[in-house]
Order: sequence, then C-alpha cells, then structure tokens
Amino acid sequence: MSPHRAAEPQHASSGRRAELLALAATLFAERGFVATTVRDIADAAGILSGSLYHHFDSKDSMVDEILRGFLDELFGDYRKIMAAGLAPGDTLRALVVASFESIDRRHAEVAIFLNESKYLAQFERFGYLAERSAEFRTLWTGVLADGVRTGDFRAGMDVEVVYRFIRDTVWVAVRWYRPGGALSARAVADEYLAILLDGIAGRP
Amino acid sequence: MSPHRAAEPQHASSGRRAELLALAATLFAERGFVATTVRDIADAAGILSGSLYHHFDSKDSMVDEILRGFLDELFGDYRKIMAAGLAPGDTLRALVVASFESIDRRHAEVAIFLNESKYLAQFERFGYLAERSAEFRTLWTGVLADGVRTGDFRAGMDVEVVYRFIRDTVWVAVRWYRPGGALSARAVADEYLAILLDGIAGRP
DNA sequence: GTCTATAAAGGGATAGAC
DNA sequence: GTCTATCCCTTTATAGAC
Repeated sequence: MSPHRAAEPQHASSGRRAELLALAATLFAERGFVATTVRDIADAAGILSGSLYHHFDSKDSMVDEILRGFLDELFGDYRKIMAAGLAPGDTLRALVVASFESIDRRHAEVAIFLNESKYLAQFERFGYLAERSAEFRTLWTGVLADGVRTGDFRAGMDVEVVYRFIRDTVWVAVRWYRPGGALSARAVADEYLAILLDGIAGRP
Repeated sequence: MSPHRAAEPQHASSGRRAELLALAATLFAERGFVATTVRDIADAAGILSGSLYHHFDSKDSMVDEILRGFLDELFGDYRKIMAAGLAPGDTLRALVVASFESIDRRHAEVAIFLNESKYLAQFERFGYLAERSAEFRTLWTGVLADGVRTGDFRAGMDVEVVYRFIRDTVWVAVRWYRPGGALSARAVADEYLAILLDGIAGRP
C-alpha cells in the first residue's frame, strides 16, 4: 500500500527484471525449458550467468513467474467472457477469439505452457498447472454442455471428446502462428471457427 | 544375403536391442528426450549406463533409430493409400484413420515425433525430419486441392490453413489418447472425421 | 552382454569484490 | 547490477575386465 506508486508490482520489477524474464521466455519457448541453460539466458542478456541470480532465485523461479503471469491474464480474460452471460455459441466464439489473441500477444508464454506443462507438473512447485487445467476443463465443458441443451450445438455430441479436440486444436496453433505475420489472430480464429462450428453447430 | 534368416535386420537386432529401444522410446515420450538421461534408460533396463554403449553409439543414435523406424512405417502406410487411387474424400478418410492407428500402435514414437522434432531438427543428423515434413505437406495439400477440384471439399477453402489444422489436430491427439483405453483408434478417427468433414465437406 | 571405474564436459548455483 | 572465481553435481561417453 505504498503511496504514489499504484500499478507497479511489489518487488523490484524495475524493468530490467521484466526484460530478463521476456528473454528467458523466448529461449524457453524456442529451445525448450530443459535444453535452455542459464548461461544461454545470460548470454542473450549480455551478462554473466551468476548475475542472473541477483534477479531470480533459480531457473525454476523464472519459468514459474512466466507461467503464473500468463495464466492469471488468460483466466482473467476467460472470466470476463463468462461474466457477460452470452449464449453458449457466442461464449464459445469469444473464448476461441480470446485464446487466439493470447497466442498473438503472449506467444512465448503459450508455447511454454503447451510444451513444458507436462514436464513441470511433476514438481510440487508447479501443482497449480494441474489446478488450472481442471478449471479450464470445467469452463469449456460447461459451455459445450449448455450449448447442447439450448440447441446451439449438435445434440448427442460427446462433450468430453469435443472439449479435448477444441483445447488441443486451439493451443497447438502456437506451433505455426507467427505474431505480425500475414494472418491476424482474429483471422485465424475466424477460419478456425468456420471449420469447427459447421461441424458441431446444431442444425434445425 | 545370409541364408536361413530372412526377416532379421542385419546388425544384432537380437531382441535385446529392440527391447532397449522400446524402453528408451517410452522414457523419451514420457519425460522428454533432453530430460531423459542414459542412466534413466539403463535403470529401466536393469543394467548400468555404460552397458548401453555396447548396443548403441550414443543417446542420439537411439532416438534416431526410433524416429527413422517410425517414419518409414508411417510413410509406407501413406504410400499404400495414395497408390489405391481413391477419391479425395476417401483418401483423406484413409489417411486420418492410418494416422490414428499409428498413434495407437506406435504411441511413444508419435509422441517423440510430435514433441522432439523441433529440438532435434536443429542438428544435421536429423535433417531428414524437415524432409519428411515437406513430403508430408505435399501429400496432404495435394489431397485437399484435388478434393476442392472434384467438389469433395468446400470450394474456396484455404488449403494451407486446413492442412495445418488437420496435421496438428491429428497428431496432438497423442497427448490424451491411450492405447487399450475405452476409445479405439478407429472410434476416435470416426469422431474426429465427423467434426472435420461436416466442416470442410462440399455441399451441393 | 554386462560390470567396474573413470574421464571430460557442462549444468545450476553461490560468495564476495567492484 | 554485474563480474570474478569457483564449487559441486550430473551428464554423456570410454576402456578394459569378466
């Protein structure tokens, strides 16, 4: 509750810290977490590896901070959409668009989340990854089940299978989508929804 | 061309070699290639790490042999399908079914191919991974483009985007599909095709 | 085909000077 | 906030005995 400085995170997020974290995220995303050494990160930053430990406790701390920040933002977006109380079809559209926008804005973070979650989840420290996955599943299957009731989605479809299908197909786009490329996140989301909805949308 | 022994691979594939390779594949798939140590593999086999080098030159050789074997088999299946000269819609069905069956039969290999290709492709030795990807792309986009011409698939669809969509959505299923579980490979392929084809199939 | 023993390199992390 | 210097551990891989 310090005066005159509202929006700044508490501990020395002096800019340099964020800068180093962004560099680490890029490397973790490109080479993989295990294959990236703290020396790689330091090299990219133009400092020596020992100096990194002035900013972070450990390599684990870095990826931890990256993932927590990303997930907080993503679930914040999701909760806003759910709170809007749209029809299931529109909620699904909004969730897909928000997800592709996060791939656009947080490309490295999404790649780390997709590629490293399984490895990291085995350590206690990253237990929140499993919790978030469960939350994620509850949210999406809820929307799908609602839509089956209202007739927005095809009657009799297997909600669990369709959920996994959507989850995987959305996030896996991070493998080829390039922010700033020919296709905007919105355009990809629309192309994706065109394929998806003509498949699962209920027909009268 | 040694007599009396037809179907055996040339160098000491005495069974033990295949056994060790299967163990390594499981570990590479579960923990990731970089995170799996040769000691992990040796432990799983009940021998010491040095003993592994009686069978294999290096850790790289192991994953190399695993991937080559898998890709040879997969592309063999694909070529048989292409040689049958089916209509584009049926060719696509057959390719999808063959892919899900390979996820069923070669689960660990598919997981390694999906998760480690990007990392391995940076080394010269694994240059064939990029070649195979290109071959893969040519094959699938050819089928899709054919189908647009014949009317099997929706006119005006973006063949490149749909190709990436199919490629990613098929292989990413390895993340949740469990061989021997409630859903058979065939059942998953059918569910998948039901979603996919009602989205991209041309309507008269 | 496996073990013993060990080399050589690279990994994460620390203490204290500047 | 970064550097110097270095510790300690793990990793891949080898040589030769059994």
